[in-house]
Amino acid sequence: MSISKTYNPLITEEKWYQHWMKKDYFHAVPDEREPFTIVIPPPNVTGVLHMGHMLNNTIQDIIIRRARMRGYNACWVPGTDHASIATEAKVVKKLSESGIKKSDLSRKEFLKHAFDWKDKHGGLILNQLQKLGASCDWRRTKFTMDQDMSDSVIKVFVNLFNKGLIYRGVRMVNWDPSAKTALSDEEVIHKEVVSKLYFINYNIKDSTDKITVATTRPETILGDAAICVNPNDKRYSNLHGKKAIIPLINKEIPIIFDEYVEMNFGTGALKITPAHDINDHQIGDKHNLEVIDILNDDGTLNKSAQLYIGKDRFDVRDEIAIDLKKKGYLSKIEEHQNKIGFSERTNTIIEPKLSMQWFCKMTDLAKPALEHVMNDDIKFHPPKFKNTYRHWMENIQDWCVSRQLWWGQQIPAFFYNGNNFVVAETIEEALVLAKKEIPELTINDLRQDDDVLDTWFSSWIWPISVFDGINNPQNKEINYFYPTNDLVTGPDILFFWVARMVMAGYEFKNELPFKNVYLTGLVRDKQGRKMSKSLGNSPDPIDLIKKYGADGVRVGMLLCAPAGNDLPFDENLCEQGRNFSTKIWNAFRLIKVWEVADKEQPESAKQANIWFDNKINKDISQVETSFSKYRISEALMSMYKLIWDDFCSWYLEIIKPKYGEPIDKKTYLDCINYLEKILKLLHPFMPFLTEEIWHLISNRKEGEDIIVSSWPDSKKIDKKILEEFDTATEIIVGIRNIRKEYNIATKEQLELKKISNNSDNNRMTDVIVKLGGLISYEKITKKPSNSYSFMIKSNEFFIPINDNIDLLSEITKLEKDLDYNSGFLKSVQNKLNNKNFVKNAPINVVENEKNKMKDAQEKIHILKNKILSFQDALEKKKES
RNA sequence: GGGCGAUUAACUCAGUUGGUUCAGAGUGCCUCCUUUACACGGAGGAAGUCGGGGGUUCGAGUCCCUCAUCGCCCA
Repeated sequence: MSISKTYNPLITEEKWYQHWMKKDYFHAVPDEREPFTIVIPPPNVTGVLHMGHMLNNTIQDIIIRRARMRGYNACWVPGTDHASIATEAKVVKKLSESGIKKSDLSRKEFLKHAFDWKDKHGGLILNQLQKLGASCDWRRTKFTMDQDMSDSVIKVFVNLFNKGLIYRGVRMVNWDPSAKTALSDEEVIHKEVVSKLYFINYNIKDSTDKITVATTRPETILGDAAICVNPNDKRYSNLHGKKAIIPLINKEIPIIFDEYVEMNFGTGALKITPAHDINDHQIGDKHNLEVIDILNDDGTLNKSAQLYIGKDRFDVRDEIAIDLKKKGYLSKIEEHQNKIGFSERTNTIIEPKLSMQWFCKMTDLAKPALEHVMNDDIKFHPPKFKNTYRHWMENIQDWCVSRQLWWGQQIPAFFYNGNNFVVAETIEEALVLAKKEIPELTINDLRQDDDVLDTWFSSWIWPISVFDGINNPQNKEINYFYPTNDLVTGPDILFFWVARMVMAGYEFKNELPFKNVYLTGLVRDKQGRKMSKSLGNSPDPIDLIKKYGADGVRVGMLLCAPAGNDLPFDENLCEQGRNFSTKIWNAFRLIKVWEVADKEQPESAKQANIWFDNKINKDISQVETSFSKYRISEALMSMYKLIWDDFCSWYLEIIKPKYGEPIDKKTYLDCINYLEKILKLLHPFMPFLTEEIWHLISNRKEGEDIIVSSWPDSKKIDKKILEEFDTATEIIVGIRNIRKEYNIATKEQLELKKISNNSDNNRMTDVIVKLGGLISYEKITKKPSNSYSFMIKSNEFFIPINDNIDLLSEITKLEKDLDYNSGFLKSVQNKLNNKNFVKNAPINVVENEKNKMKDAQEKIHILKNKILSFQDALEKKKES
């Protein structure tokens, strides 16, 4: 049976994923083994797989597969989150396409539509993960709005409220006028934009003076409560006790003095609009100013504005500028760069707005969360993120947890008799509480808060709630799988999610949620832009998988993914991954066609086996080190080189029998053993290819699959044999160089002669003969007359030839070599002549320099002799 | 404005407490090769003033200061 020259991933990948699923290898139940747990950062239920997910989940899969092979009870819990704003927007849009307005529906009806939508589209991203090979425990798939998950969220809210950590109050919040909801600080993205700075003149009451104010938001003058100047500003010292008049509406407002105002910015006079700016609000509080809210929830102006009522804030900005200009109040407009907040989900410009919301107090929660990260109970990889984390934790603000939406867990606060409320898990319990105040209340007198909770208020308990650890705190699963081991995510949600999970872990379990946090970089395109749907610069991962195979794409992603660094993604990397698959495939193909015979093992193969055994062991321990530092791409690169260079280019070439001849049994069995070991080590990175070849090597027993095979341990290494092999490769390369330089065909067999100038005991002679294409290899003591030569360490090698060699070019080459070595010797001698160096440097360093000097001197001596003898030959040639 | 990090080959990155031939890897590039595992390949090669400047030291890619550029976080 002939095997295809290239590996075909498509059929293979489908086949093995089905097989793994059928065997239930991904499912974990508590047993006597040590657990190894990862919870997936739940992707947004509206989402499709993007390159960030690819990277992230590839890494998680590598970690979990390796853990499984190392004998842990590996459990990777998948799931999605409900993404309040994004999903609600999607559902609203879909409804409006079929002519249904959200306002026409009851909350219950709307939720029905939303759940229908989720059932239809919500599983997409998880299916895509399967194509990537993700070995998640799908039977544990969770969704943040599942009944038990929601129950957990409600429990947590009530618990925190009863501890006094949740409160309700009017605060300045980030208002998204398009989603008509409040957002937390973390959901606001500040971007630098070019705006206009409007200079507006206010008349002064009972005076001909004017005061000019610079603002980027002229429409808000309708909500002004004062004008503020710095008390040290001499320009305005005459305005004490005066009043300014707001243009167009002719309202009198006081002129106040506060050092908060920067004298250099704008005109040094600041309009104060307490309802629409967080800083203004603080000044307003301090000076007891009136708060005039001129905006509706949708960003249009309300009655309090007096003018432009019902018009959008940005339309009004243009209109009011025109009206102010007409009436002579607008003195000029300048371009101005400033930062503006945008909604993370809807990209609408955020409006600071006073609003009644629910908040979670963060100061106490942050304390242990900060401490346990700083003392490395929870380790960050790379550790540089500890700084960012600390900075945020030390400046933490209370968390606005209410959202004016329906898609989410409805806040379990129940109002009665106006603004009185109780907080309880159910309305029945709420009634009991409320009755303590007013005994005659009935259920119908209670009205539940309309708002839902922030999605992150669900996700922050994810590592606990997926094991039902909130509802049943001592259940078997939570006790077994929690705390989890590793969390893999991007630094962009360090605060949104990671920090809050740490807080939740200590608050609700009194224990860390995970031991290690691996922060990946962001996937960018070649131009360095973040990959995003709106830019359309992200390749479709599923297309990539079709083109290069899941294994190829996994390798491609990892090749450019050092921890914490952004990765400029390039499709070429997937190509490299695919080429690697093909390379391994062909190595297997070579081995597969060998006929095995009972015959003596050649010496070269014997030595190659000893060497490769040691080489694998060396690399296994290297891979262990890389993994322990979460340098996954480094671990992969070790494997890449072990397979491509050491296994294929060296090992297989040495043991390969002549065409048509069989291989001896001993070598063959060793070779298979090494191949199997390599496949195991590679399995976490390239699960499909390795499983396929594993089964093609021999007929495996039921359940004898590579995914559940045991990870190879590293054994002690014989360093000497590795060194000897390295020397052998240097000699082979020397021979190849001569061939190349003098155009000697590979087929032409050569003699190699060696003069040993230092003792060398190399067991690799037969290896050199084979790969050097030699007919003989012998030690001599006298230089042969007509030969090409090269040096390795201080040993001389000669390849005799029949033709005469070009003496002059040989001399030039040797002189170049001599120059280099003389220079090198000089620098070493300089060092050794420096008394301070000899006095201060450690003994071993000095010894080393001495050795270097000796080697160089010896080499120079040989080179000089060689040059002399060539020169002699040249003279003789001339004479004759 | 405050903080953090980065700058090493054409590209993406390693480089541990300052000291072995330490200036490295992968890709790309150049040359040669269609040799019976693989051209998605083989063999070989070139390539860097370690961002600039200063300092500490016998010795600096590595430590300190400073400047420049870029990125991220926060306000």
